[in-house]
Amino acid sequence: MKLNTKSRYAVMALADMAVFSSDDAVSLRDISLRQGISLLYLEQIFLKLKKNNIVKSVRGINGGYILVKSPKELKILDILLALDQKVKTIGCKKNSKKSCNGKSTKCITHNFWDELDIHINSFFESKKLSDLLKNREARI
Amino acid sequence: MKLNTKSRYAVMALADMAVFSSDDAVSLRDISLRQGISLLYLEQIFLKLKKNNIVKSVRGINGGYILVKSPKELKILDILLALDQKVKTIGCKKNSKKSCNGKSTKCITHNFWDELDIHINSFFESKKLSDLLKNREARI
DNA sequence: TATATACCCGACTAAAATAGTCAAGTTTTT
DNA sequence: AAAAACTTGACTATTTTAGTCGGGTATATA
Ligand code: FES
Ligand code: FES
Repeated sequence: MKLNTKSRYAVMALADMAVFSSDDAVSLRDISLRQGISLLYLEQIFLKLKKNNIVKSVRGINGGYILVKSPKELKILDILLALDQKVKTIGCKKNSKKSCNGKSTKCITHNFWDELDIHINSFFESKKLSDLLKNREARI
Repeated sequence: MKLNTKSRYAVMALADMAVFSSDDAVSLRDISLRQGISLLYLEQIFLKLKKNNIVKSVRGINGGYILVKSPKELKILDILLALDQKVKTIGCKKNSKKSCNGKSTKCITHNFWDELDIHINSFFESKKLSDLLKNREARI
């Protein structure tokens, strides 16, 4: 019942960007040093963030990444979706006719997991990146 | 972001028991046939449920398992805990001094995952096994 | 224009978790 | 006695995870 590390690091890295935001791009090297995340891993993560239009890149010296939206507007859900981290606690394929145990009708628990998915998704939908920066003590 | 199959099957099997409850014990063989779950797998699952006092066993012919609490009183959270399925979306060890990225202070996202854990846990805490049986159409 | 910096991208891999199975019991009812 | 059903630990194939590696390309600045 855990998100994968790519998603967790993505949220962490973007929060870092929000804190150290300026007009300049933020380099992965800086994020790596500040947050203790492997640079090579960050590259992989930001590739996906870029493809999903969460950040845009600036190449060359003094390059880096820039948030496309402001932290106030960036939903955590969008970050997770960019990393293929679906909130899907349900066992069966969502649009498949087959149930999770191979029967033809939905299993007895299906509706329950469905409710749970909605419950979690609405949390990620409501939270913005800026919400992570509130009330933080010296925690960078 | 998925529960493991043992937890999901545990909920399914217990829901099955709740539906077919009687004064008699319900055998794993029957649950296996009705829900399409491997008998050998069910045995493993019910071992844990028994250890955690969710069910009690009756040995011998006409034996099986009986719910310790009524479905109205049995929290889904208790089932998940019995299967070691902790709701812990957070990256770091909860009581460790170390943060998820090896630094000495809590990372920038820590409070956020903490909030999420509470959000999900309260869902499982509020839901009872009997809640799964409501509004079910012919779904056994 | 050379060069250092930083993004770009696919492929690869070791380790861990998962989803089971198997074997060899014990207990109790009929 | 025999059959049904629970008990338990060990074992394994598959999949997922969490990264690393190698070899690019673009661009600012000296
Ligand atoms: S979870 Fe969808 S059929 Fe079981
Ligand atoms: S999640 Fe706890 S320190 Fe990062």
